[in-house]
Amino acid sequence: MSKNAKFDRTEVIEKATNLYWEKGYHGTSMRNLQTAIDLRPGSIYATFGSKDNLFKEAINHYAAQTGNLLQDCLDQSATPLTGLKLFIKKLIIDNLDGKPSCMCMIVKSLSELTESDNKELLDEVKKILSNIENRLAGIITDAIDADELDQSKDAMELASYLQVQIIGLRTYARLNNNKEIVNKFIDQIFVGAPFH
Amino acid sequence: MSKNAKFDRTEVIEKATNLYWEKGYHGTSMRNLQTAIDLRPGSIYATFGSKDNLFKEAINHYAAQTGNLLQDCLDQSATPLTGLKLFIKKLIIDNLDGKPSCMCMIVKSLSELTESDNKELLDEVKKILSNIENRLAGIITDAIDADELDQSKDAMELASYLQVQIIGLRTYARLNNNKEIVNKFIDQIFVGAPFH
DNA sequence: TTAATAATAGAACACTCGTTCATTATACAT
DNA sequence: ATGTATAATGAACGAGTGTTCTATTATTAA
Repeated sequence: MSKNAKFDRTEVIEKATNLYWEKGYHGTSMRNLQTAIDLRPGSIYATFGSKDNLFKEAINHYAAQTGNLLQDCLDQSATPLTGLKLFIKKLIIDNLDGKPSCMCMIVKSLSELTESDNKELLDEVKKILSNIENRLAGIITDAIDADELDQSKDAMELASYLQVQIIGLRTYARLNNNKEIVNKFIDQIFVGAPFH
Repeated sequence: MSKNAKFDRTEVIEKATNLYWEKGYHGTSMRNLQTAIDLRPGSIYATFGSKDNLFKEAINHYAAQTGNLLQDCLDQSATPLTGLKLFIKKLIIDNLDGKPSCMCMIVKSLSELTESDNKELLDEVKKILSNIENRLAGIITDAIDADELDQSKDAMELASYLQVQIIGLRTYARLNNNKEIVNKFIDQIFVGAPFH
């Protein structure tokens, strides 16, 4: 009766994600995207509706990807905290080269979007970061339940602390891409206050 | 023989800084700037040359302002480390409301500018952050010399650590503007590893 | 083979971008 | 008061923005 799209939707979103990740929302033009994903405006707008909506799909794709990495790390680790630590190391050390940016795309977006000009996208970004925090808190709760952390610990507080550390390290890595010192700082996250 | 500019150059830079700080480099248009600083294109371009150059002056103004705050905090504190801690508290807690952004303008710029599209500005930003790190290292060296920290400490490493913490906290504050927890985290910077 | 349907291409739209420039206004030296 | 140098104005430029739309192409059911 009709014909199907000849491009792979997921592949297109992946390419769009990488461009947005590198250049940011404002720094990426629809013309940039057209060439990067090799689609003409008609197809893009028929499929995604708008630049904003494509960005929304891109950043959610990025978040899902990151969530998968976290789950993989937990699955291949003996305890919640060692899984968490592996995740942070993979996220920061392994992402230093070859990726669109060593920084977190979600944090980059949190940084550039404004309440006045991009409220809807900003809310989406905050929602995603809040979900991540809850996910981290859940893992920390698992660690408490498994006696890997003592019961006096506040899971939400430690999750906040982890977010601060990850954000700080990934951003700092853009300035000073030094694997040795980043590695050292990651180890220290789990030994000092507030973890012990 | 001629007439002098009737606007105050510093005042104009201040207004430009606040707009760039809030909206970022790409999010701020020359039209936005024209209305914010109340100057027509001719005057702006005669005075500052280009959008890029105005941004450069703005971010250096921001850095100088932040440097002054740091110096004030050191001057009114008994020791280097207490001065540093006061600085961080003022920077983060007091900046939560009323400022164009609770995030650091320099970090926002580091986040949005790219090697491919804005190399010159990005290099300026990295230079500024590197200067800040050296400044922090100097203060930590003072702390070591004053026996506030023991001599085994590596000033540059602690300075990096401080940068990570400040970047992480200020960015996190945009997500979760919670003075109590931010305050707690600031206190913890100086009690856990790698400081003690 | 034909008719129906949807995907695609790419020209074009209205608008905004950073920037330039001819003009007008202003202030000081003579 | 007048001439001169400079500051300020704001219309205008070409290029780029996000988006729309029509014509074309491709696919599948009948």
